[in-house]
Amino acid sequence: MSNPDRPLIRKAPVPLNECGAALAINQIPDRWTWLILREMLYGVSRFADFQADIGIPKSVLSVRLSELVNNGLAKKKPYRDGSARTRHAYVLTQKGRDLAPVILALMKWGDKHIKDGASALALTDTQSGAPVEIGIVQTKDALPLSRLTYRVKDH
Amino acid sequence: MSNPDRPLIRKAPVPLNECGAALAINQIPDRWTWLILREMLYGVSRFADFQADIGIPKSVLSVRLSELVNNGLAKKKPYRDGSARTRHAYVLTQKGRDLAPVILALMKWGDKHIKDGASALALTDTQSGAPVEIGIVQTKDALPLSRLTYRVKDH
DNA sequence: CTATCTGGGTTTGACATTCGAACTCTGCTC
DNA sequence: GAGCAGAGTTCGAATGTCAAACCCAGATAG
Repeated sequence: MSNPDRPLIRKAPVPLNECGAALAINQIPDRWTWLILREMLYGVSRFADFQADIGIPKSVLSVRLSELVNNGLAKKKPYRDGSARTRHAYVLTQKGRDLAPVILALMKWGDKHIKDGASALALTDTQSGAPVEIGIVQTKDALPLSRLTYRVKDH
Repeated sequence: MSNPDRPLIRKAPVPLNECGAALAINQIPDRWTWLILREMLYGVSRFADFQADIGIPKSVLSVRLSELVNNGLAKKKPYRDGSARTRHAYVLTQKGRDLAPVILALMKWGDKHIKDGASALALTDTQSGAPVEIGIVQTKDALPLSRLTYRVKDH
C-alpha cells in the first residue's frame, strides 16, 4: 500500500460496500463533519461553541449534528449552566471517540506536509510519559487509546 | 483525547489554521476525494477505473483529480496501453502515499463499528511477517510505512 | 402577569455545486 | 478519411450551502 512502484491495478481489490474505509467515509462525508469531530475530540460540546470555532452556518450545523447523533457517533446530553434552563450538549459516544486515531493520523500528516513538521500537540503515554505517535505497529506493541495524553505546545 | 469524562471545554485549544488535522481536511474536503485516494492507495490510477469502482460522475472526477494534482497529492503520468495513444494515469506522490495511515485508521474504525469486526485486509510486517495494525505506539516502536504489506482476505 | 433576553435552533431565498446525459476532442486503426 | 474509444467538457435540472431573518421556550426583570 505504500510501495511507489505499484503494479498496474484496474480495480480495487475490495469493493466499496465491503471496505471498512469506504463505509467509514460515508459516515463522515463532508468537511464540516470532520471539523465538528475534531472539536468534539477536544471536548467542545455546545452548539454555539462549534459555530464560534469553525465558522459553520447554524443551519448546516444543526443538520450535521443530527446526522452524527443518528449515526451513533455523538449523543445529546442535557446540561444546565448556572440558573439557565436545561440545554443540550453533543458529546461523543465510544464509537465517536474511536475516531481519535483517524484525526491523529490526519494531524500527523498535516503537520508534516502542510506545517513543515511543526506539530501543535505533544502526545505522550499516560503511564510512562514516553512520547507516542500514531503509526504502523506490530499488534503486540499497540497501546490502548486510554494510554494517550496530549498537551498543547505553547505556540 | 479519549477520556469520556472530559471537562467542559468551550473552545478548541488549537485554532483551525494552526491545526494539522484541520489543514489536512481542507485538502480532502469531500467524500469523492476520500474514495479516490482509497483507490489510488490500492494502485488504481486510470480515469475510467475510478469511475467504474466508485461511481463518480465524470465531470466531478475530472475536477477532483485536478485538485489532487494541484495540491501535490497525485501526479499525472503518461502511459500507453498496447498500441493505443498516450494517455495519463494519476498516481500518488509521496505526500499522497503518506495518507495511508489515515485510510488504514478509517478502515480499522469501519471494520470495528460498521462491519462488526470483519476486516477485509490482513496487514503484516513486510520484514518479519508479524501482524501489524495502525495504532498508538511509543515513538521508538513505530514502523516505517515501507514495512507494511497487505493481503486481501478471501471473502 | 407581561415584557424581555438568550441559547439553540428553523425558515427563507439567493447562490453554488453536483448530477447524469449529451457532446467534443484527439489520435489510432482500418 | 471514416470509425472508434478514452478522456474529458458542457449543459440544464436537482440538490446543497450560505447568511440573514425569524421562532421558541423558559428564566428573569419589572
